[in-house]
Amino acid sequence: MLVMTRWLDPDEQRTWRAFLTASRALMDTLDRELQRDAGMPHAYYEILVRLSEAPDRRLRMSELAESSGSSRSRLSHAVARLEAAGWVRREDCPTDRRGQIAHLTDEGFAKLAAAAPGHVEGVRRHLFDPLSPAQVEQLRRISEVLAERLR
Amino acid sequence: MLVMTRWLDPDEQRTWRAFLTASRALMDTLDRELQRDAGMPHAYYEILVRLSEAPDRRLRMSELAESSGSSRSRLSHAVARLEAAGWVRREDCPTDRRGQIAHLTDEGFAKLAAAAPGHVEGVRRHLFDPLSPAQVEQLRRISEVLAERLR
DNA sequence: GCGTGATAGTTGAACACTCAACTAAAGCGG
DNA sequence: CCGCTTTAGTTGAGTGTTCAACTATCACGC
Repeated sequence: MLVMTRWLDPDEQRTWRAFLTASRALMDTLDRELQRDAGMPHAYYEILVRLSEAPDRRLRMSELAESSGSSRSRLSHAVARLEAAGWVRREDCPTDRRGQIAHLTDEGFAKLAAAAPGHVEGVRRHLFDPLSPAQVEQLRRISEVLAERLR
Repeated sequence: MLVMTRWLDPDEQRTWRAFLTASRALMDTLDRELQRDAGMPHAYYEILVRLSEAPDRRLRMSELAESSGSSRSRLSHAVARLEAAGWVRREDCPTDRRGQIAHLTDEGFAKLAAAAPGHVEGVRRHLFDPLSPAQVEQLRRISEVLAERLR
């Protein structure tokens, strides 16, 4: 293979490492806060959020996986735990016998409602507060471009 | 507690979710590529990179943890595996009897050299290529601000 | 209707990460 | 020097994630 690697120049290097450091630190921090205050990892919180916004608080497993950015396997394991905690229940899908529908229980909703303020505060403190309005706008554009490309 | 939650407005909501989606997708993709092509997770690659840049390819465990963004525990576990793979060796620190020095072996260096081109290509393809030069600059500033704040 | 390939979801094993508890050595105040 | 606190690093248990294999059902062409 005589393909030359397009190495990162010093500026790109710096950008990449800063991004790596920042996003890792941000996620780790939010994850730790959520674990401490609500006893659940961020991925589980995300699942509950998506369910809470769905009509009737119900969503097919595959849609839930898609919207919460989980693999199917991860979601299966996660929902098994959330079900054991009493926050989610699984129901058979009436129109597709292969399907399962995840349903956010009242306790799950209450749990989420209790966890949300602290978490939002964390997102504000660690992400939005340090950035100028212009930077927030830039970050949105950047993220949308990247997400679009990676989808 | 009569503290009102400063909820996210729709714009902030959109920004936060886009960021979440993009950074998760980016990291997952790079992680998967690295696992597939080099048989190691991104965190391990990161450790090898830092070691390869250190004088004499040696670093104290705590400095390595710091620079690679790992907790001490995580690093201990990781280095144990890297050592089992023959890519890193641990040596006693001559000046501090509590200390351990991680040393990148020749095989480790070779492994890294083999993995690097593919990984850099991935970073380019998934991060830099989709962004304009101005956006890259913006992302660097944003990341530096966030990293600074979270440190 | 009937095979054939796609889709939905689960499972278990291997691996990775976290947290708290632990050992050992260093630093430091008196 | 001697306690006491701090720092370095490791460990094991518990939890979460991945990957590949698996079952069951659906959709489609014929």
